[in-house]
Amino acid sequence: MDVRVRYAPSPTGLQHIGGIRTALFNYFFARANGGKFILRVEDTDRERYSDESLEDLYSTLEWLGIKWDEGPVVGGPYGPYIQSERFDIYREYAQRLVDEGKAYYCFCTPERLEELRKEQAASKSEYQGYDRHCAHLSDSEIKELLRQGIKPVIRFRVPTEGKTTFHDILMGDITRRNRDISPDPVILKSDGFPTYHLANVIDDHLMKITHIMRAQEWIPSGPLHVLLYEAFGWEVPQYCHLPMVMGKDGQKLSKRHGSTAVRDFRAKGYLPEAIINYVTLVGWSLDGETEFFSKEDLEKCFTMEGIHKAPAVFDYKKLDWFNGQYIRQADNARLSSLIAPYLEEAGYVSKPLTDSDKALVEKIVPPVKERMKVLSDVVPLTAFLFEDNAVTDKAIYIAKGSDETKTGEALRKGSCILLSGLKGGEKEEVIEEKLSSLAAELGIKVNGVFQPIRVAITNSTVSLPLFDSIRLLGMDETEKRLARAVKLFEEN
RNA sequence: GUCUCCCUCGUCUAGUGGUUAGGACAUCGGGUUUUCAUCCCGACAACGCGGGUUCGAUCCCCGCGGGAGAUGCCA
Repeated sequence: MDVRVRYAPSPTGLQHIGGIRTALFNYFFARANGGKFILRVEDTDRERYSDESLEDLYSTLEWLGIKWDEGPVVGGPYGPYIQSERFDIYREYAQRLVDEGKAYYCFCTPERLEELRKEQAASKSEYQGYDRHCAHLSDSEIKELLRQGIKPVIRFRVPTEGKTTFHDILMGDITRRNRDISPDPVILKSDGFPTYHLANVIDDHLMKITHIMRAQEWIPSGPLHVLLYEAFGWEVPQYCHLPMVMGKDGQKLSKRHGSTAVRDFRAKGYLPEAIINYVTLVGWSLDGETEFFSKEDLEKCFTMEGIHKAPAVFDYKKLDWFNGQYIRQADNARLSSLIAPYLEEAGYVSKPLTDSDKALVEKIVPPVKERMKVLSDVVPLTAFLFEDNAVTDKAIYIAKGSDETKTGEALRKGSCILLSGLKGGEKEEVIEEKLSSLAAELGIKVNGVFQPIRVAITNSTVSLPLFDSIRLLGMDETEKRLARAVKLFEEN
């Protein structure tokens, strides 16, 4: 049997880490088993639906490089793959259950249901859920209510006796007494759209899905879905419920933990390979040792056996580490083009890069590469090139173990050594050597000379390496800034 | 309230009826370095608790505790 799996998001929000992890697991499982990966859009909630979400779904998957074999845009033999376009299918199947007495019309108002829920919650009653008020309406009663123009929902009749079991590849058998299953859930809403339970079961069957990999939050609905499959007389697919992704506090990962939308990570300058690598490792491992995986690796070695059962906390710091690793591995040409937008946005370079901007960006890459955790770090790292906020506090120039006089001296003499050396085409090591000698001469540590020079040139104690900074700044500007610092120490 | 699931360092995890319980991130310390970063080395740090079963349990069983999820005309 060929493996067919699907990712079936609801376009009611931006694609987030948890969702994308589910997509990745499904995608990798399909690839590793020579199966098909299907994308299905579950847009049955028209209240929360948004076009933006749908666009975000496509653009996020594209950015990550996840291609679906069947689904929207690309089509496939079991389409359409957008549930709102399958409207009639669900109505038909729901009606079939009604005709067979396995489901029934319900005319209860949302208000009544709300009231019911409130009462049950207040009384801490053991029984929670719908009271099956409309379960036994007669044909004439139904006719009358329909005549009054009340739009009914269709509810699925859940048995009150017995129990239902489904098998989960990770968890084993999971059994619920039928009386504990949500009593007679709505399967078709009054607007004619199906709820998740109905649409999901019908589509998974019609699309011949073999393995359902979805988040563990669906475990409690498992038995209900089995009951639905049985009501239709369909074979139940294999289940594999994925551990949830949590925030630092152990709650389901959400916005209050930080960014969760993949789009936000992309905007901050995370690389798709870092996201893929790290996110896949949340709740899955190959051997506990290997930690670098390319998408291509995972397409080969992903296994269900490696999926963990317990929920996992999403560690932003570890993602940062992975991202830094991938930035360092990336080739410079690629980094140039990745970095450019951040510099453009900061107003540091012109929007369509001029030739000289381009050359500058290329020169920026090597020194900055070792220092970025995210691509947007390039802005603060190179700000000194584009904004000149001179440091006027002398204390900042003075290194540990030095003093004002010696620092002034280091600046004055150091500038000369540096400038004449550079102009004379001396090697950096030679100039470095001379500056070190100067430090010895002044009786201070090497940094006593380098720090003030660096502060003068980069306007910061924390900066790119001195010679890199000069190369990027240019001789004229370097000379100007050095002179200004020398002057600062000559005052008083 | 009820139901279901889960439980190895702070975090992600490996692992076995007998191991110095392994790796990674984070943290701390050290080295390289003109600062920062990178890189390298090292340290800290875990089997939730209580009963069994067993010569021996982190591992098997039971209970407890803790955590999470579900309980919608949301998915």
